[in-house]
Parts: sequence; structure tokens; C-alpha cells
Amino acid sequence: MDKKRSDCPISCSLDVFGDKWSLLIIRDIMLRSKVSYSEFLTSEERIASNILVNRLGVLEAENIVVKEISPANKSKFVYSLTQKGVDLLPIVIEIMDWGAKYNANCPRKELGKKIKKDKTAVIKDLSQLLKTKVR
Amino acid sequence: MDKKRSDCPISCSLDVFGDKWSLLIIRDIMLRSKVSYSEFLTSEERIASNILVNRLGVLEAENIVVKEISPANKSKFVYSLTQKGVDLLPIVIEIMDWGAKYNANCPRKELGKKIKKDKTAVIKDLSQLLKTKVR
DNA sequence: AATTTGTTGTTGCAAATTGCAAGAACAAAT
DNA sequence: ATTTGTTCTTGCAATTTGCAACAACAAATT
Repeated sequence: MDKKRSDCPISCSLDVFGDKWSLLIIRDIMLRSKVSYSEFLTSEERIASNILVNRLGVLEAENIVVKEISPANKSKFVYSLTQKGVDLLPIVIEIMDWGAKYNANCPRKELGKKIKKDKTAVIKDLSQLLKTKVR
Repeated sequence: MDKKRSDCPISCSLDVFGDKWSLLIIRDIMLRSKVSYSEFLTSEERIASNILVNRLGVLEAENIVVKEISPANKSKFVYSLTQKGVDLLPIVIEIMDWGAKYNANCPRKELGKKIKKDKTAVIKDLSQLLKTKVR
């Protein structure tokens, strides 16, 4: 890790994922079942390949994701969440809820409606599901 | 607002506060009762003055904070949260909880321990309190 | 065997942002 | 008249980002 700015847990967290891209990669893994570099590259926000490599490296170094050779294709890597990564779920869900609430142009889809209805249940269920895939 | 990268609510949120500083300013207002430019400047993370001006401007433009002349000192400004700003509380609390959980050097203090014990209650109580100060 | 395709990167470079230091504008206090 | 406090600006170097092209290498195809 780089040097941290303070001992405040919020500041320490933002030192790790306080940027415009890291949580989108986490979102892709958590909510969209994306697992590979090429899948992350094709997300609608169009992350640049050098940024993607950099962020995946940081997330791996922080033990938020794990990089492994794909069982299905040995010339491919798959990224999975660690428990530390899964524990980002409440943050992601809260950010999603806030964004949907205050952006007319971000219509709630299935998950968004579930969140509005019962956020706690969504977090509980999803974290349960993700826990079964944890690395 | 600048052009957004996609219609994903997470992406839209990160377009607004996805950086290393914005949520620390929000933290200062929400959890440390800081209200003025000079108070934000003296926080331990040492934000640069030009960045602070820029972020306050963005937060104000996004209607997350409101800038008013201080009642106590007419040559001073005070920043307060709008309801949209108060609604960032769950995000801030979750980030704080995650940061404390995964950083040995971020010891939980009073609030951190309350969060660990009953996060929901903390969010409920604090948002109730903040609501009374909303602008 | 040679070629194509898919996947994960790297590299070079311009643009934008950040970090740091100094100071300016202006009102209140002394 | 001077000092102090507060907010904000400016200049400049360092860093990060965004974009485009290309490289390495294995699997699949011909």
C-alpha cells in the first residue's frame, strides 16, 4: 500500500478505493458476474486498459480480489472476490441506492427496486450468495 | 454536472463523490461538526486549499451542501448538509466500518464501537440528529 | 505448419488533476 | 493604522488519466 493520509478508517478506505473506477470493477464482479479483464474492458463506462490493469493490481495487492488461471481456459485469468471484497457489498448497495434516489436518469431496475423495498434483505441475501464463491 | 459515464446509479454517484477528498469533507460536517473552510483545511489529511475550494463548489453545485453566511461572523461562511447530503450517511458509515474492520491501525473509537455493535441503530439515530440541522 | 483469434497486457504521449507554496482580497478586531 | 482571521487565487511541478496503438502469447483454425 502507499502511505496513508491518516488513521481515520474512512480516509484509509478511500486511500484504497477512493477513485472513479475501483468500485465499478467491484460492481462488475459482484452484481454482473464478470470475472475477466476482457469483460471489465467492455463495460459501458469504457475504462482504459492501462487504468484497468493498474486498478486490478491494487485490488489484488489489497487482497480484495484474487487472480487465478481460468479452469475453462488456461490462457485466461479470472478474478474473484475475497471475503474482504465481499464485505464491500453494503457500500456498493448504499451507493447504488443513493445514486438511484437522486438521479432521475438512473431508473431502478430489478435490483434497485428490491433495494428500495428492503435494503437489508438484499444485502443479506447477496452477501450469502457471494460468500459461496469467495476465494 | 459534467457528462456522466453511464446511467448506472453507482457510476453516477462516483461521478459526483468518487475521489479521495469529497467524502472526507462530508465526514467532517457529519461526524465532526465542522462547518467552515478553515476547519476543513486543518483536518489531519491536509487537503490543499485549491482542492477544497473545488470540492466545496462541486458539492454545492450538486446540492449536497449549502453555503451560507455565518450568523456569528458575517465575514465567514458555514456549510451545512442538505437532505441529499444527509442521505450519504449510510455510505459513510459503511465505509467507516469496512475501513476499521480491515485496518489494524484504525482503532475503533466510540462511534466505531457503536457501529460494530449495532450499525442500523447508529445510522438511524445519527440521521435523525442530522435531519434537525438540514438546510 | 502457418495463420487467425482471443486475452492480457505495455508503451508513448497529450490532457487533466493534484499537491505545494505563496500571496491576494476583504472584513473584523486591536 | 495595523494585525488577525477567513476565503480563495495563482503559478508551477508532479502525478494521474485518457486515448491509441501495439506486443506477447496461447488456443483454435485452416
